Amino acid sequence: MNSYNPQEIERKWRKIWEENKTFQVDLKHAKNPYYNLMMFPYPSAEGLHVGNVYAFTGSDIYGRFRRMQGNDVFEPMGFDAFGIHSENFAIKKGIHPKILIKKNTDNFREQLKNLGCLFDWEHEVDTTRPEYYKWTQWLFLQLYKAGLAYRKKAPVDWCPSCKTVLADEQVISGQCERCDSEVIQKETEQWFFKITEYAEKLLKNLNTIDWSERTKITQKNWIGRSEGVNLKEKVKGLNIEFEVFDTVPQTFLAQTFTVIAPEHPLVKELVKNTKYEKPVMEFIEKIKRKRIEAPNEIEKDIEGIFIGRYIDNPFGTGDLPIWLASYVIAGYGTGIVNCSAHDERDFAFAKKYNIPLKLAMLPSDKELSEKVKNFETCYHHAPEGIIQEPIEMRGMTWEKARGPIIEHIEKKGFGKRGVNYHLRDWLISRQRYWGPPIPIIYCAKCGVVPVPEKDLPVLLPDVENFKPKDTGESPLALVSSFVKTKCPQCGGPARRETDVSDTFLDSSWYFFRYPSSDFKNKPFDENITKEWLPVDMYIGGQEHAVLHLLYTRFITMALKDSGFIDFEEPFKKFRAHGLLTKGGAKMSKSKGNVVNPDDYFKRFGADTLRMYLMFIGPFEAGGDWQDRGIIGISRFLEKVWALQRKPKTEIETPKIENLLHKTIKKVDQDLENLQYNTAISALMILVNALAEIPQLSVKTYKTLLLLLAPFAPHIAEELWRYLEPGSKQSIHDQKWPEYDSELIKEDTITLIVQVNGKVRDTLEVKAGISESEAKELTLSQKKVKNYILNKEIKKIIFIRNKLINIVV
RNA sequence: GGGCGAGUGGUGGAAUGGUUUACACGUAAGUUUCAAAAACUUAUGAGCGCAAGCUCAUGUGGGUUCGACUCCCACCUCGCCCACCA
Repeated sequence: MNSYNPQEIERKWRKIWEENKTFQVDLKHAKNPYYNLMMFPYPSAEGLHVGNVYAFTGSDIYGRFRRMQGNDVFEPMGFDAFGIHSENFAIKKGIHPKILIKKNTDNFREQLKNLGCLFDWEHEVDTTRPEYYKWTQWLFLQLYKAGLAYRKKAPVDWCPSCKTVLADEQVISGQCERCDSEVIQKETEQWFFKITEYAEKLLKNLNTIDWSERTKITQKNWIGRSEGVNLKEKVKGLNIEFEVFDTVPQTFLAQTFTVIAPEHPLVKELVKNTKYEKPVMEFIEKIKRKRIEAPNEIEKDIEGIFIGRYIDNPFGTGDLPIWLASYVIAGYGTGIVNCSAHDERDFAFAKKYNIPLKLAMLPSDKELSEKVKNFETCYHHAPEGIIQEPIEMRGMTWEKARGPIIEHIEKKGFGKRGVNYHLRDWLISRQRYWGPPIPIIYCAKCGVVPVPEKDLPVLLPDVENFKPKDTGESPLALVSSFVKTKCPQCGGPARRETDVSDTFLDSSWYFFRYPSSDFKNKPFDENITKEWLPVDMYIGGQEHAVLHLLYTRFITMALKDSGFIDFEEPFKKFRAHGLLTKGGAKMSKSKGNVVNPDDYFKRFGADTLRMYLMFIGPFEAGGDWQDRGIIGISRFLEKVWALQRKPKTEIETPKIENLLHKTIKKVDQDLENLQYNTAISALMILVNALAEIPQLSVKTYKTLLLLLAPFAPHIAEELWRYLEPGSKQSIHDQKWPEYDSELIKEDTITLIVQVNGKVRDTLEVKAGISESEAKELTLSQKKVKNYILNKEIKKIIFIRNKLINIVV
């Protein structure tokens, strides 16, 4: 037989598998459905990133493992091709996205086909096709109907480079997620989804789903539930009352002033017709300008202004002045903050503007206490601090006083317990071209009118100049044939919404579409969905923990509450894969350390590339790519190939049988836990042993190939067919091997001999040796005798089948 | 500032209370070859020693234990994510 030529056999088998539809699942009649999903790529580059290949391989290996265990595995693939990422790439290349993205997608598809995955291309999904985005628009309408989509004028994050608004989740440290530009604040009217309505459920359900722990923690932190009290406050001399959220109610008696966000709508009313009106309005304008021109400065240089009003202090300890402060955010809590000496920012603000401070607690340390009393330092976050006020709780620690103080507040009627979330509503409007138009019509007579479902899709018109505008309007606003329409209700003249929806809406429901992609008249079929959803296993990047993965959960909950489905969590199991680095650094074009998978694919073939990627490190931890390392896998597969030339025998030696079954056990466990690197190392140990023996049994070789099949599907298939000449049976339709626990048992074990905890010898003894036997044997050893000579044996520790430790 | 994770040979990494360094890369010597490549064999944590062997070593310092990479406490360094969140 010839030498191993991966390119040739891989091409051959991919063709045969495709022709025979080896990996196709009959979705309607599958007995044992298993939905194995991986995050679909966005073709915002010419070709696949090695990170994509890494993720897909890890997912595919798991899918193949389940398949050999008897599941009907559905493993679809598609393209998240709408959206800013793809459009920005088109702008950069100066090619219309309609042309460029199609080209990229085609190229991605060809590359993906070469990976040797189980992908079912008959169920491909592409978010840019009208057959798909028709249903994305349908989804918008369902949320609108359910009261979960609303339009609001609010200060929102605007990326001046991408020229569109962004969702809270897309602003990273004040920068645009896509282009790293400094995000500014703009006040415009936008569409939002009420994800906050599901904050509690999104949080609670985390306890019921089998997800990577770190992903759950990230979501939990993002939802950011905090408990506190809502304190009621009256403005002196005016009939105005508002609530202030406070997570640290222990400080409520130390409060000496209140600050309001400059954008707060109440401010105008508070200063109306007073001498403060002019300077306060000027201050607000200044802050607004600053948010646009120098958003970074706001953080560095906190500013404020007194507005001439006071809180009617219910505690009778003097009036509390109201200030505006640049560090207060309008969108969190009520946009109003009670301030005291026990908060670092409040403390700094008070010092800057000479606002008096007082204390509600003191440290027990005398020296520090003096400093605190003199307001030289801010005393905060101190669980061991001693409460001074209220008097009823004096002497209690800060930590212990929390509960009683909240009760005290409620009893006295100052406020009530309350909960706040960091999570904001999902802003889904985008002033861009490359996305599904939001299916809304504005009529002068009827107001906001949703596009009737029968009129979907609202097609994205062909536009020559697709580039975003500075005006805050989508390029669609210039297409009068698109904008001008009739009101579906009164038939009168009306105009269309010209914004498109966020790309994360496209991907928030794609897993519903995959199994139902052949249904033209509905987004997803009831029966198919019942059979296949929720998704059994989802694998993807941790970077989507608060974007995609949160949105999918929200949309699934909304669909459930609208009665379309009967489950509220989309993914039973989710595993986040690790990050693939090179030279210890994240791959990026600017660093020039990006690995192009094509090069390695051409040189070594898909099997080698797949296995190398999985061998680098634990799948869920990631690893560092090293060019020179891939040769090791290449050598390994050559060795597997060479085994077929070995003379065959019927009977296997006990030694090999033992190793074989240990390997089955190890690989099986490791696959279940996605620990591919150690599974591969176990296979290497087995192959190294098989290479050394003179004869090899066909049974052993077959078992090896079965274990190898999920990792290296092509070579496994080729060698399998050699062993079964003329067989039409694919190795991938075989049963996963099971180990025999009897065969794993060892006759002898290596007993570790320690003296005072240090290893001094090892002994080959029969398994299950008794303590007394082991003692006798050990103490008679010459080496051991040397160590215990003239010493008294204090104690002997014996661990069965493992170790004996003599303490002298 | 907050959250999460990690620190083990020249390198990627293995081992989660019991032989530290599995597996792989790299390196060195050898076999083969006209030569090279490939392949194969052997060696490969550090120090001392002719050797048998001994000592030391899992970021640092303590602790628990017969025994600690593993558990506990304190600290240092790095990575990732988030951050004016009241």
